Amino acid sequence: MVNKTQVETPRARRRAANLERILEAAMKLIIEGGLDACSIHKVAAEVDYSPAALYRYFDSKDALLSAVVVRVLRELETDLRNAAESVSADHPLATIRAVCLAYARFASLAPHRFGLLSLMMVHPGQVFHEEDGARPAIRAMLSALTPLTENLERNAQAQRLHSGDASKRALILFAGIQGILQLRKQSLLAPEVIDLESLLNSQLRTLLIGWGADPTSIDDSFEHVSPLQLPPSTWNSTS
Amino acid sequence: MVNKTQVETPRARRRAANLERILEAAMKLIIEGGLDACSIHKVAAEVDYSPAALYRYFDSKDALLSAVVVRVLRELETDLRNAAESVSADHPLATIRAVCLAYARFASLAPHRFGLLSLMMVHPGQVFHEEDGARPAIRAMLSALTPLTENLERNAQAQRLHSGDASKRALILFAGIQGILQLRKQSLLAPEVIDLESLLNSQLRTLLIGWGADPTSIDDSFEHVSPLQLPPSTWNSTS
Amino acid sequence: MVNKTQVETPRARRRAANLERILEAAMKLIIEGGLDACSIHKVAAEVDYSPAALYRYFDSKDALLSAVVVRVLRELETDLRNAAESVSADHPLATIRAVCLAYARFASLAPHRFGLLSLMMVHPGQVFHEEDGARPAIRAMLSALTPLTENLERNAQAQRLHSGDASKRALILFAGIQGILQLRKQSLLAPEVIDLESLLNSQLRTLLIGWGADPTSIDDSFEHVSPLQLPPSTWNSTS
Amino acid sequence: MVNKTQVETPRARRRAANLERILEAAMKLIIEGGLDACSIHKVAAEVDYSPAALYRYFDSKDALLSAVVVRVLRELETDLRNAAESVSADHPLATIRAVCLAYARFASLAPHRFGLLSLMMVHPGQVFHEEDGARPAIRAMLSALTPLTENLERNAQAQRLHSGDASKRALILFAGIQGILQLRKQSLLAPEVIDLESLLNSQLRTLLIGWGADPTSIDDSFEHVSPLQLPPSTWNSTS
DNA sequence: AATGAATGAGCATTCATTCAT
DNA sequence: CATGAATGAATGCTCATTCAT
Repeated sequence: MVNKTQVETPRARRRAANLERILEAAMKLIIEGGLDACSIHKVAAEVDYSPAALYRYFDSKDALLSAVVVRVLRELETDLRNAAESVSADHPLATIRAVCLAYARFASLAPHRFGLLSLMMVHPGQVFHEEDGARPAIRAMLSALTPLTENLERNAQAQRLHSGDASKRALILFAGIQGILQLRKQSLLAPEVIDLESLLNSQLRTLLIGWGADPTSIDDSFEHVSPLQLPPSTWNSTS
Repeated sequence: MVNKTQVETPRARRRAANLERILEAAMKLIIEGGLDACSIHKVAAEVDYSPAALYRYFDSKDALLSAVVVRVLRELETDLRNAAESVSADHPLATIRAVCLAYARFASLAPHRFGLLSLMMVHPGQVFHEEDGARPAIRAMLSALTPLTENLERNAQAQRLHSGDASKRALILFAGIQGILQLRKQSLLAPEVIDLESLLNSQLRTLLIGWGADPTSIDDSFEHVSPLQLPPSTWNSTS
Repeated sequence: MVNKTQVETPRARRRAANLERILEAAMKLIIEGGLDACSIHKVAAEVDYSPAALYRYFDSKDALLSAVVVRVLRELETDLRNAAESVSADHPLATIRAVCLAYARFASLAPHRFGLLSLMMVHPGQVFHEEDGARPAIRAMLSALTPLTENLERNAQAQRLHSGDASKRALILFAGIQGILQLRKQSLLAPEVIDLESLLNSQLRTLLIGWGADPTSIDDSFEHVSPLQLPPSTWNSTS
Repeated sequence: MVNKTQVETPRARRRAANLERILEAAMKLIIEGGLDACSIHKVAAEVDYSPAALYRYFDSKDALLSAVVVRVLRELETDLRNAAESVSADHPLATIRAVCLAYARFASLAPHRFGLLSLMMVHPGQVFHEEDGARPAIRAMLSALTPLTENLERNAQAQRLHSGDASKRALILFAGIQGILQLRKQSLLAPEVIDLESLLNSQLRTLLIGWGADPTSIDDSFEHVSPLQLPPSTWNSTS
């Protein structure tokens, strides 16, 4: 239903545009108020549609959310790729750091989007009520990691790291960052014990060393990436 | 309200028992149907109470959930501590691994409890509606990590690891495991690319090396800990 | 939401009719059981709607009650205006009396409506939970007084009364009547000491004299207005 | 149940004291938050009793409220009497004004108490759910008027007013003041058109003239009574 | 005399969804 | 293609009251 693949006829173009507007509205609501603030009624009101009309575009709320998630993941992937490309190819380790920080920055600047992704990972059932809704989202999530994988691979080939399974490493790295970023909320209530930025740096450094990187090169490379400036999080529903 | 310290009189005993039953019921509902399935009405029905009666035991739904979470965290802390003690003190690295695996085992055997904890970390606002409800839970969460911290410290003192901030390391380790365990759901839909057990092992090994452990000792020590046997997860709402 | 101005299409007509039915039902419930008996659920049941359906007609319970009150006030204003017009313009003092008696008659014949108005005046917060709900109702209340103001002004210009602020006089007159009519309930329990009709007459006479009317003309004019026949009130919640 | 008439035994004394405390607590709650804030549970909490215990002192919430109202009315009667006595007997008209202003002052300084009385007059059924609860309250209300009646009588005998039924006049005066004071809430939303103090003065003056008082003496006498300083009312539930 | 436990009815409001038009 | 009307179930919570202890 969502895809008509061919976007030729004017009708189809209008439809695609509407679909876009709906997605945008849903995103906006999530961004502003978290998942709870994103109800069919509110989305409909946002795009000047009746609630019923949305069902012409999405079979269910799950389907809509799935589409939103996919879209968020595409944004994220773009972010990560840009980050990777913004660093000179001479500093492969720096590139890895840049990608990691880009993810952290995304989590921080777009907390509701990040929250949505986290929630979907932790509790797909809280976001989607049918397994089918989750599947494409999860696929997109894995795909968003490719910039990371590619850079790890490149580093191994450049002998900056011992050889090893790059996608495994990407997952470990990703999981680690994810785990730390999720401490954001906790860091609000125990800021003295949880310093996110320091944790992220320390984690990345440890892993790279564990994978065989030379500590000195790490520190050298890291200077080529501007440090993270995390604005503080706040306590509300979804982010 | 929840605590009366004196548990002597029969009345108090009955009360404590009821409190227990309520908590159990709430847990059961969460386990079976996720957080959404745990409403005051449903809990009440489960324990053959009127909804109003529950308010004699908990001031609010938040308070109830907070109690549930704290209880789960106490279970977890006990698990971790037992795991640590089950390993001979001669193998400090092995002890760390034991604790990590205990956490993974907990996540796997009690997926809904683990899911509840994760959700609370990622989205406190989805679980608690007032910051106050979250505070004790978060405190308990940090406290549950102490077995891990203690062992990391012990290893550093025994020169198995370079010296360093043990609680920082504990958080990094915890966050990493957490991140990987959250891939459980994803691993269902992409089992060929995500092998949880292998990821966990690899991650732990990498971090320990990064912190200065001798690879050979790691492999030696690890043999003293029985490997993880993760039963497959299934797709439902909360786990 | 309530008004759509265009009442042309059949749909709009149905909608208007439904709105009417809902208002009527709410009134009926208030009449029969007082404000407490007028809950969204009960109104819905009365009109064979689901509670949720009412929210398509009114944004909130406050809004519904506000609409009820405004409607009652419009009825009242019409009553007062009719009363004024039913008296020959040759007898301006009589006209004032007619308006006052019309109000008393309204209070007596539609005690629940009167009770609702009184309650709203005394305890807006008991009727409306947001100040916004009260505002239009209060405006309508002041507007309902205009027939009284106009006639007082006319009398002053005709030199039947000393000159003076007509709207001030209207408020004083209104407040006085209101105060006396509120003794209705008390008069039930102490009928020998409280004779509503006599009090009303005496009050009006005194005020008019105080404003400079000639006692003889007063008595003359009053003969042109049929006396009040107040049926006894009964004890229930709202009237 | 409430009265044991004999307050001899120590037991009875304790009981009376408790009764007192309960009434005080109920009053306090009403004063602070209006009628809605006065629930059996809250009163009980206030006096460190269980809700059930209150039922040893009052048969029902109605009975409790009735007692509160009676008590408020006794306060009011005392206020009015003091006001009357604070004016030299040489100025009988001034005394009337003093009593009226005392009522206005009471309404203004103790808005929740005044609100309770008004509510009870307008909607006994909103305060009491059984007619029996209302009866003593209403009796007390009439009795509170006696200072006013006495002074009107005295004025008539001193030929300051034409002769006439003093209790009728008291009721008219009371009703008028009551009616105006009830505009307090409305005056908040339309302050330019409703000036309470001016209305009160104008009303009293008009009535006294209507009852035969000499305008000049009125103005003379009034100078012996300090004017009213009404603090503004605010919009909340019961006052 | 007083308590703690418990009840059952009730509250306003929101939700995703369906269906005739 | 889109709407307006409507639903039914659910939500957390409060209340006056009762009763065995």
